[in-house]
Amino acid sequence: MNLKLKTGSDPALRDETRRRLLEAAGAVFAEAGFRHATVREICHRAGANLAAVNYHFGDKESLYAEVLRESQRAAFEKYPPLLAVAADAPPEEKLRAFVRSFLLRLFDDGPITRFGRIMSREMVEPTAALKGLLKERIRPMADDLLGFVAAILDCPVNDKRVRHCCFSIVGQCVFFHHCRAMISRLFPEQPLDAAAMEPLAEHIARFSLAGIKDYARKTSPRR
Amino acid sequence: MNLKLKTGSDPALRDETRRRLLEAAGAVFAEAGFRHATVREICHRAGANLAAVNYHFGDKESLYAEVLRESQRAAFEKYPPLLAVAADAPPEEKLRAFVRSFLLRLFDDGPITRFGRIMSREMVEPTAALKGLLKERIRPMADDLLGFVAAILDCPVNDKRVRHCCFSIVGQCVFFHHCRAMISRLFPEQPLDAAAMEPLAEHIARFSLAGIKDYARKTSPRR
Amino acid sequence: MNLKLKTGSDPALRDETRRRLLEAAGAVFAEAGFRHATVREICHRAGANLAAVNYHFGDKESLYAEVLRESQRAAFEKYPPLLAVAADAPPEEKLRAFVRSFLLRLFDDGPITRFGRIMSREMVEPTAALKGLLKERIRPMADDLLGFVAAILDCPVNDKRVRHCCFSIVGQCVFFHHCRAMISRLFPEQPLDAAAMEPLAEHIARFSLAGIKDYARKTSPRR
Amino acid sequence: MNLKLKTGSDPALRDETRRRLLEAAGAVFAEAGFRHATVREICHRAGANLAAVNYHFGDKESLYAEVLRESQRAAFEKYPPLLAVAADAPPEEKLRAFVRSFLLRLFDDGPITRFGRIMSREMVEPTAALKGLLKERIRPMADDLLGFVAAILDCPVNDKRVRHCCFSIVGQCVFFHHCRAMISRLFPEQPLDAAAMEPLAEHIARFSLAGIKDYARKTSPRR
DNA sequence: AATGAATGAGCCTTCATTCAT
DNA sequence: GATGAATGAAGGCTCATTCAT
Repeated sequence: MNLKLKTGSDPALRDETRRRLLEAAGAVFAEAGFRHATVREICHRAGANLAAVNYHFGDKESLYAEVLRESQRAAFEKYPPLLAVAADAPPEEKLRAFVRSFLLRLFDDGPITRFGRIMSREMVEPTAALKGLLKERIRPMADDLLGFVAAILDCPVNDKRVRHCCFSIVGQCVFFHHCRAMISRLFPEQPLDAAAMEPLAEHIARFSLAGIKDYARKTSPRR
Repeated sequence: MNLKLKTGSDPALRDETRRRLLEAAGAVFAEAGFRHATVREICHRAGANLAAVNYHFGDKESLYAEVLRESQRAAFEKYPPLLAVAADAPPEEKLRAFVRSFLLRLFDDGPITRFGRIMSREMVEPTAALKGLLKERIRPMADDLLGFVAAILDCPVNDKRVRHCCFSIVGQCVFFHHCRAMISRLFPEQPLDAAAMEPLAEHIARFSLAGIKDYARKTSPRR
Repeated sequence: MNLKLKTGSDPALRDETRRRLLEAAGAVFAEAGFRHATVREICHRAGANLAAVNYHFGDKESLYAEVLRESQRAAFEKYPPLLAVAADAPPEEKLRAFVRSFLLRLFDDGPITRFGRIMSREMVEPTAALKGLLKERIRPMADDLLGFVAAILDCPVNDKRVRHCCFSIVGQCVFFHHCRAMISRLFPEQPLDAAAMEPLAEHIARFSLAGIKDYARKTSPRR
Repeated sequence: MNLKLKTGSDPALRDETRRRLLEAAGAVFAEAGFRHATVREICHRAGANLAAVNYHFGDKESLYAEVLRESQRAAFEKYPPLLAVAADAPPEEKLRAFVRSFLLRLFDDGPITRFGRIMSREMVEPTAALKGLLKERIRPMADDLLGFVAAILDCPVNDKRVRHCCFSIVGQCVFFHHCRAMISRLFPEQPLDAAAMEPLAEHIARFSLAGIKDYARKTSPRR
């Protein structure tokens, strides 16, 4: 009958090699950036042949796109923008959750951190892969943020103040990851890992709420 | 009979070539970053020989260090951290000036912008040149900032809240430059050049003052 | 209880795959030549596995030899050197038929054309496969040609003039195929496909007969 | 004074290396064709570094274009289409000279032969370089040929018969070079080098004149 | 003082082939 | 009987650097 007659090699092997390549590539791209990362190094770390990248992914750029996609998916799956907050929760609570998720997403240890590292580089030297990421993940996340900031300000989403406040919030979050090289040199006593994010998230949320409410109080007296 | 006249070369010419190289290098490093910048491109733009970099600066890295030093000097000369503010001005005013200078320093057009661009890359991929920059420029600037933020908070400089507030302020400023690739894609209507900095500076200063004062009000009732 | 039934494979399937490979290989070799043709492309077009060529034919070179053999067989089957001419026809008529067959064999559309294309390349860059082709097909065809040219000249087959005239005849035929890249650029109005061969064949036959007869008239006054 | 003050390396050295590269490239391209020729082999034969081609010519394709240009220039300089024939010579004499030049140009020994070899390959697998060659050399030569063939036929240049006769002439010439692999196998007694061209040229001219005159006699009774 | 020529190392990619299944 | 996975060799090209002049 030969019901289980398998032809060819073991597909599990393929997946295994692919996975190892993807993981190695994630590490190398995060460390060196797209351009300076070398296929050699990636294959070496994955214990694969130099031609393996071409075989499994076509070329370096497609491999990178896959790494970015994977890392983004994993990062947002583990830390959704509004992690553990009900859809009808008050906007202040959403803001708190947003900031906490954002920071953890950037600093979570393990292969996930890559997302932060890769994004940092993507900001400084955007690749073609950025476009898709923006459309799929960043835009929706930005809309969430704009939404509850507008709710706190009690004004239309497209009000300039909403945008400015969002810039301030995201700016404070991104800073810790993007400038970690300098922060850790200037303030060696300031830890910069996932564990250290809770108090920072607390600070950013409080600081930002005060900033937003300052606008709400003085310029939209409707309330 | 000038003893130094024995060669036919004009020392002024040497300086001129050096200067042109430095300027070209500034542009190329800002555009492409240290690693991806090529000596060829720099020499080409400077109208100099391919070996000129090695001749005048030793190697690519030393040239980069020189460029960073130059660009930092120019940027801080044009926009000192407390531009146009008296030493005994109230700390709130200093904060305003600091933010404004910071943003203009990052976004000023011309060869100066380079500083912002080069710093962005330096954050993501620090080079050996960062150390000197940190000691000479960043540290003093940070001390200024910490000083008047502590003054507003009315608490010791080494209080954790002071540091956190400083992070928030600088984070908001740096954000616009570092994430400009994404901001301009998400909000095409948001201009991101020197001219657009004034309202942003105004926002950041106000937002931050509200954040800081929130701490001052609730946690240090001494006043 | 067929002893050969122990494997589940269908021998007809094997032949089918072989045939598809052969056909795809013919196309690819004709388009790209032996060296530049890739096993990948051949297998892809045949809808077969990348390793199929090695499995069915051993290696790329053996596959090529098979293609050449096939294509030659088909081409000469469809266009024998003396197509539609009786064995005892006058040599002038044989010459006409020879030229016409030759041109059609080179330019016939469909998988047959391959023969012309492959032969063109084989001339410029002979492979090991040329030897067999020469012995099996070219030599007999040349002998035919030498025979009736000698008959027209009314002199021994090994007379130098016979050889020269044969060179002239074949040269005129081959030219249209071999130099088609240049002809079509120099004379865009000159069609170069099977349909256009009839008038060209007519010309070559007439032109050549005049040339041959010039020798016959002036140098062999035996007639 | 320093009137002879040379800066930099010896320009003669550059030319020397360039020349060696060009010569080696000519040989390799002639032997292997553009695609299969390797920069490595060329540099090796020229005793130059692997990067020398890039330094002196930019890339493989530009080197090839240069080789083609050089070889064409040399070949046509040594064997102009109407070598040693007065402008007002009778067209029959021009035809004779044309054929002789054509054959010698293809078969001349030394680095010149390359022209024939390279052209053979260019016919089978045209490269971008063909276009320029066609415009600069082939077209004018074709116009020459068309001109005096029309004169012999005593009919307009654009008459179809003129074109056909030119095809026949060039076809006979090209044949010896293009099909030399097969000719030398079929007729080992037939020498195929520059020395052997004279009788062949004589044959082709006579054969062709007879062919042309056959048209002139029977179809344009004006004479 | 300055440079044109040259180089060695390294990068990404492609290819025919092999091998375990 | 047939194939998916993997590989070693090689190819074109780029780059920072060196060296003789």
